Amino acid sequence: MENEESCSTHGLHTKSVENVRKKMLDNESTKELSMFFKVFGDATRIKIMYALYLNEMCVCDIAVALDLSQSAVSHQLRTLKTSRLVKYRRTGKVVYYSLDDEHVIKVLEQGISHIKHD
Amino acid sequence: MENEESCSTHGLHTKSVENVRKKMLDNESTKELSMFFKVFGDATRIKIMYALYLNEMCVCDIAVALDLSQSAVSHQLRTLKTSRLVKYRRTGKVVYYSLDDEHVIKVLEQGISHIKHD
DNA sequence: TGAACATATGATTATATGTTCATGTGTTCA
DNA sequence: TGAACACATGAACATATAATCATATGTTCA
Repeated sequence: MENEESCSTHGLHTKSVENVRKKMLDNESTKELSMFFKVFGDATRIKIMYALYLNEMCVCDIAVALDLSQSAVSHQLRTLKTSRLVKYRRTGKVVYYSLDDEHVIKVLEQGISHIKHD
Repeated sequence: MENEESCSTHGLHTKSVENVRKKMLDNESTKELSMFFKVFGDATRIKIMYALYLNEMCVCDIAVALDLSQSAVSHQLRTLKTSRLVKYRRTGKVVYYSLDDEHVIKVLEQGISHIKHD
């Protein structure tokens, strides 16, 4: 009787295990979600995103304001663009970047609240 | 006149650059924030966190429900614990994990909304 | 106390990722 | 048209990180 609930076979708590198995995210969503958050997981990208949280900015402004190389900024913006964390518009030679949507802003804000222990 | 605003020296848009320089996150916060998000940036940890979003669970239940090795789960829980994304309580041999705070839950929810294009 | 069990951890290895350097692309304007 | 400029990208290298295997720790109960 007890052994039907042994850890190595069905887990200790059948209810929880079944519930998770039923409601779990599919692999596709899991991957997308982790990719989405992974992009937030770098100090340089956080700086860039926070700058864009303050203002829409062009590549060169970001580089100058944050004291980063143009190349590094451009590479990171590519990552941010690919994951749809930022959007951009072009005006002549200049490309202006900004945060893509409200979710990105909210995630940033929640993160800040978390580290502030609010 | 124009050259005072050359890209390589002061950036194209002085206002934005100054604004960012004034309001930018300090290095400490930037690092903490990126560390916090980095933890979300792995498919295994997302699965674990989503499972904990559904139920409080012990290590073995997580491993069984998600078909992961006990070792892998334990290693990841350590990471999650260190960054204060999950909390735990012990009852005898069994350690129950759950998401640490409301911010963690909100971040997860915002991420899901983002990938669903809500 | 010692066997059984749930969980934690150290070492290793394979892979992923960020930066730099060099160069390419696309736009403006004289 | 071609020089100047803003931005993008490819290759290479150094570092970080996740999974596995083996083993350790801590708790329960007979």
